[in-house]
Amino acid sequence: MAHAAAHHPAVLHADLDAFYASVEQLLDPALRGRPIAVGGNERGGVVLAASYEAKAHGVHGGMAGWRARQLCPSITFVRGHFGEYQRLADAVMAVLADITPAVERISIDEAFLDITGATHLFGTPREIGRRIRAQVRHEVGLPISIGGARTKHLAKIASQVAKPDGLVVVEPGTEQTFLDPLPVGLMWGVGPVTERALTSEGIRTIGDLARARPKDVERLLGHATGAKLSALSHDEDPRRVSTGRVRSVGAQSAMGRNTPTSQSVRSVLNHLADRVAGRMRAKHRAGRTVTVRVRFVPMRSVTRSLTLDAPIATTLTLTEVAEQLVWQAISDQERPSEAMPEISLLAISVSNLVPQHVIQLELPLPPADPRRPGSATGVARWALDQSVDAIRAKFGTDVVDYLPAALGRRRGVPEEFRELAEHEL
DNA sequence: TCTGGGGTCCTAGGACCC
DNA sequence: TCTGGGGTCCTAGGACCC
Repeated sequence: MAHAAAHHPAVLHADLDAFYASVEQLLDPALRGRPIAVGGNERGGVVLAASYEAKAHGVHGGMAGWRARQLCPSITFVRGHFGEYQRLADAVMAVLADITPAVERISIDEAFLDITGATHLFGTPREIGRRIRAQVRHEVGLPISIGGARTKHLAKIASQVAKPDGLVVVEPGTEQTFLDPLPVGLMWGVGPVTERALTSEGIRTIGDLARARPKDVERLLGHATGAKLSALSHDEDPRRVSTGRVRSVGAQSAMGRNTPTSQSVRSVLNHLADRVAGRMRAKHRAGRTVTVRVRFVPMRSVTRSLTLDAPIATTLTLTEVAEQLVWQAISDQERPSEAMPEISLLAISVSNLVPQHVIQLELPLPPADPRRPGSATGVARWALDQSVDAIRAKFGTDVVDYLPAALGRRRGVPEEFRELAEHEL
């Protein structure tokens, strides 16, 4: 009785158009139809998002503000309304959840839906796509593009082709015809480096890639990337819509240029460790591998990592491990004179995460660490973090702050943006 | 003129185990 | 007489994505 077509796997990819910029134009009608940039300004800073009117001039996210002004003199820079972004994106996700519970949110403004089962209730993928777009437009007021296909990869490409404010469904049986003429750069996993490598071999379209021998592609790009892209070019995508688990938690802080001192390194790491460990505790996770990144002037990054015997989730222990690793990275640097190398960024990330729903005693410190007098035990550290977490839950994040006053001002990015980025998980 | 912040996955060599 | 073979984990670096 069921149609054969109903048994095709069906995936939608829903992607809000120029999300931050569209929200600003929704909130302030005077901005509609005009080139705007969220974040940055004519003197510098980074553009977080550009409206389509600005994109038409070549402006895009990640671009320096001065460059955006150069390309588009009439551009308007606006400050972000980060709370609104979260609220409106959540409202859109609620529309998606009305269609199916099988929603995989991959960033604040983007999600996959497995609608294989929902077609019985709501009709064909095209009909479901139309329904979602209309509902998001009417209930939230934002433009959204949707791609539909049998696989995630193709659904995502279809939504990119649909932009702005469109719907493209790739009907079963037409996949290769759809893919072949498209540029390889549209494929998931092809960035500037891979695209250059492919172009150097005369491979410009997905069809070119599909016709190339997988062996040759693997030799060009490496085993995993080559095999993956060859398969994707033939519309072979094994990925299922699912809610993936978080594998690492991290935070970073850019610092202009800075000659590191024990105090400055310690206070920045304490701040970062507090963010990371606090989020881990909120998710009931602890982790065994601590990785730090140090970016030297000019723009050369190194990482150092250490895997502990037992997982940790306390701010102080994480700070101490990170501190060791950072000084290790700095002292590894070759330098012509006695001078301390300048650094421009510090980052901490914790991986090898495990669930941690009960109190676990942390092994204090790696043997190499010189224990300071008065250093708290694992239990005391855990208790300290618990009380800080509780106070913050009651009175807000700013009440207890590890951030030294010197770093409190002139931060590169609004604090709200950091919190938003955390929520993109 | 001056480059944000949060993630995932892959590679390659070495250590270590059976 | 001379050098197994597979698997896993760790570390450092890099490409890529939003």
